[in-house]
Amino acid sequence: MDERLLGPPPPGGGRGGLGLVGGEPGGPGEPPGGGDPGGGNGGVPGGRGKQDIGDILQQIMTITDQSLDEAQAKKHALNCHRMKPALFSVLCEIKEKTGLSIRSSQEEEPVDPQLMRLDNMLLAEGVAGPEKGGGSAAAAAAAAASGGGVSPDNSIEHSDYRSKLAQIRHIYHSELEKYEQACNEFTTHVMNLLREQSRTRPVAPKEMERMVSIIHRKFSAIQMQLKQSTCEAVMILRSRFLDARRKRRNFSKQATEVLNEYFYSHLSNPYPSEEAKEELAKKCGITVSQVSNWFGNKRIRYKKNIGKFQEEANIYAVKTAVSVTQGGHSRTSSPTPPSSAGSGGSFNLSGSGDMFLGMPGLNGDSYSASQVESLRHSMGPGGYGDNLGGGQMYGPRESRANGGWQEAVTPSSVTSPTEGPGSVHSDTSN
DNA sequence: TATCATGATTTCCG
DNA sequence: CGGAAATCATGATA
Repeated sequence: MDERLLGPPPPGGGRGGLGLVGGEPGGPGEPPGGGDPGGGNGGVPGGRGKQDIGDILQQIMTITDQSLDEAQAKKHALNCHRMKPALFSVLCEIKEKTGLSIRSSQEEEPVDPQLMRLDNMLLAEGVAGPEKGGGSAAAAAAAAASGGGVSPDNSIEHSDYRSKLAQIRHIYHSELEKYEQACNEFTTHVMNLLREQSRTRPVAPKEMERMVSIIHRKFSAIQMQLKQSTCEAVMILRSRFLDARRKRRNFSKQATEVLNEYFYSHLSNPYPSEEAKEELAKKCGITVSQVSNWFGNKRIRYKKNIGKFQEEANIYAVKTAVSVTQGGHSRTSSPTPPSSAGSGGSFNLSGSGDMFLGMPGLNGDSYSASQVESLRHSMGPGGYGDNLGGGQMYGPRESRANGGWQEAVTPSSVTSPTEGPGSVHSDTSN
């Protein structure tokens, strides 16, 4: 990727680019053979003169083929030619006329929409624009794109991203500077040449302007290439760093805990509503779709191998119970999450009971039993009707989903404890 | 390095 | 469109 950043090489010196061969004016040189301008005839304008002009034109035509020295010599000869003033004035006249056509042919160059797009994008990505704000803006965008970015892993990721972006930014600016410098140098060089040439031929200011604008256009085309490759580099960087699938990161322990707590405390119906998902997402520092993914995976994997998750279920059931107990009656619903997340939200009481159904040691464990007891009381009959944790948590599709889930899961979990369900139920009825 | 764990994606279904 | 199931791809660990 970095190779792409190098982009087009900075233009070379530009020597000879426009066919303007630099040279010292009036260098000493012999007149070309046979072309003695002075002649002995005295300045009689006639056939001879015409022939001279022809010669001169001939020389001009072939001047590119000559070596530099010879060209200098010819230039000198031209300068000294007796017909030069006349020729010069004729050229001036022609120039006057062609100047109009040049002017008319000069189309107003509109702002290139593609260039504008590139500029905007570079600005948005923080590559162009002010030094500091840009980077952080891009980082913020990156954080948003990757969903939150609260966890430490993400911040590491983003610092890496930022440093790479800064690298791109640095290369971009140094290249841009180089281009601008080269452009200026080349422009002044051409201007000097034109000024130099204006001694031998008429060079209108318009022509110089035109030449400068041509140069600028050429250089801006190169700049566009630079911007394009910079954009590409940023895009690649983004996709590489922010493509979640390629860079899968396990959720933080705390996030997994929160999700598991919700899952096992809603084991009878582990289908969080949109609101609950948002709540969980906020708590875990992940996106809502990640929460959905997590629950999707969890449900399917739990169902596939309930035995494997039994232990986990117990752990979280106890955890939930403990936290509820500690929370006491002061909290209406949630065990650990402050609002709706951990509530005994299932409108079907068996749902709340489910989280204890999987506890193997429940029958003989008085400690756990007491937890259950207190939990039952703390949640009470009013606990699941008082806020959105109950009714609103599960949408209209809940009945179908819940049915499917219970059908597949409940029987097996019911079978595991010997005495659990009965005691739970008796509690529930209380 | 093989294997498992896990988050994300894809496909299909109602 | 949300969910189930299969699958992919990567991270973690033995």
